[in-house]
Amino acid sequence: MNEMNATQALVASEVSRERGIDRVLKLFAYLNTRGQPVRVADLPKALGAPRSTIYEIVRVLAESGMLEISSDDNKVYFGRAMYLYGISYFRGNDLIRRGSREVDALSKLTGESSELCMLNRNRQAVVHTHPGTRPMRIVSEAGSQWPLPWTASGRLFLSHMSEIEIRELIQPEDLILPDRRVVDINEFIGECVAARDKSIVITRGLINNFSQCLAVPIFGLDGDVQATICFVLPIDLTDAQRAVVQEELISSGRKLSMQGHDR
Amino acid sequence: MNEMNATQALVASEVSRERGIDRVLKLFAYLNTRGQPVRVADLPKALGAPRSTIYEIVRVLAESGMLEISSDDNKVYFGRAMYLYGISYFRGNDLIRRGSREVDALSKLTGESSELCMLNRNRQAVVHTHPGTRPMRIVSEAGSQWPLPWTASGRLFLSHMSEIEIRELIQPEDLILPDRRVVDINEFIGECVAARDKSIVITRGLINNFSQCLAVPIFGLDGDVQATICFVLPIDLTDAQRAVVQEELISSGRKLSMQGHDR
DNA sequence: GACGGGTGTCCGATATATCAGACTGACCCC
DNA sequence: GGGGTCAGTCTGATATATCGGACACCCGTC
Repeated sequence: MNEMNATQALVASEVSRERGIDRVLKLFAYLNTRGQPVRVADLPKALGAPRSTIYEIVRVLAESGMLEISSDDNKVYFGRAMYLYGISYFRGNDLIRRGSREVDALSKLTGESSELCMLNRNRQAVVHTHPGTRPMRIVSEAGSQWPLPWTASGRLFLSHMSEIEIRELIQPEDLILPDRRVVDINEFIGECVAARDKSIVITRGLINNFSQCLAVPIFGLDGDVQATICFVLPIDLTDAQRAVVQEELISSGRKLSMQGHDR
Repeated sequence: MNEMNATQALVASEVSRERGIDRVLKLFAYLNTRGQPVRVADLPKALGAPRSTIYEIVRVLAESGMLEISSDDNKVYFGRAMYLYGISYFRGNDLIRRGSREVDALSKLTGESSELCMLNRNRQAVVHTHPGTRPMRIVSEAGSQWPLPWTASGRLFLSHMSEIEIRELIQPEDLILPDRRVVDINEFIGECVAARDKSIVITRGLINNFSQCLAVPIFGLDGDVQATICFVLPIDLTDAQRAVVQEELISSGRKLSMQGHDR
């Protein structure tokens, strides 16, 4: 804005005090990535925050029910209030409600694992899952979040972005797959662009070498990809087997995208 | 601590500045009681907070996904992140998971509306519901919270508290029913104490004059009431009809209370 | 087109929340 | 029992987040 008042600009850069709200948001995000209760004593290191601050914040959040502290080992995790607010969101969100039902129906119909996913900043959030009847373990858990280059849905979410937007969104570490292989960013962008015209995107062996992911877009009223609905399948299905479930999936995607349904 | 430095003691009492975190928690609670998107412009009045503060807080929370702002009319409500964190809690919480399944099963079996409820501070939180097949509208929505004197579950939640604890917890306004009748606090305390030995508590015509509520306790390992599972029934059922579903409900409560199941 | 009510943004002042660090007590290992 | 590591609490100092109020804007109504 102005280059005149550089009086405290130099001094300020060193010492930095962070807002309580920001610490809270980082704390939530951290708990979510961990996916299980975390010792309060570990949080200061993990979040790069002073101990006194963390203890105070945790106390306030636990009092309000946003977090819960297990009395024996002093671990914190999300609390009842978070859940209640979460289902309030769910109630108000038609797409998630309908999509979750559709996921359940798809899994019961086909016996395969399916998921409803949404874009959350630069991550794919798994909003709802239903395990299949196969002995294979389901790949992702509800609430978990994944780098976009790892998933078929990721290509769909980025399909209507420009190359520049995609490059901005994707962090270098997102391109590293679980087995340390690195996704080429240009190839990835190409796949995103290609996804624009497709009714289904399939990726194989990205997250592990024994599964493939089939994802179809769910379009909003203005033609953007609001969510995806996916199958997680063993990689060695025959084409015929895949074709069957694929048709069901595409039809579910169409149904959820259907426009003009009111309320 | 010291009576000497009263220099700013007088001045400070008037003006009071509130923490961001506390404002955030109040904001969440307010949104939850409203149960639907709220105009940002209304929040300062509703929360007794300065406008500049609210706009800033809402901006930060919306950026992080805890809240969502509808672009057209600038209303806020809970966001995706809240939901994701909420289901993370759900995943880690055995009781809610099993209880929700049981509620669904009960409703399908009997055709009646049923709910899973938990105590949240001095409110009864409706954690999960399943509507019945009757034409009657379900009484409460998932995520909503009710004063304890209004409900059968309320009596169970307080059944192991002392009279003094109950008096502290119950606010005067909680005793006013929707139709302006006032619950007598002493009678209420008597009902709470009486609930201690009962396997089921029934209240009739409290929230409205056409329904009754049947609630059974779900006990934790240490014998406290961790949650309740309830039916909401028309008030004019015959005793025989009620006896049938009542047995199912009690059996569900026993099953969920079952101790010694590990993991 | 003047007026009034309401919405959203911006800015400087100051009350205070955050921070660093000291302190206590528990626990373990040698 | 001495020494080291770690968990949790407490306190005073200060960087800054909150606040009040001014401002610009929109949109009705008269």
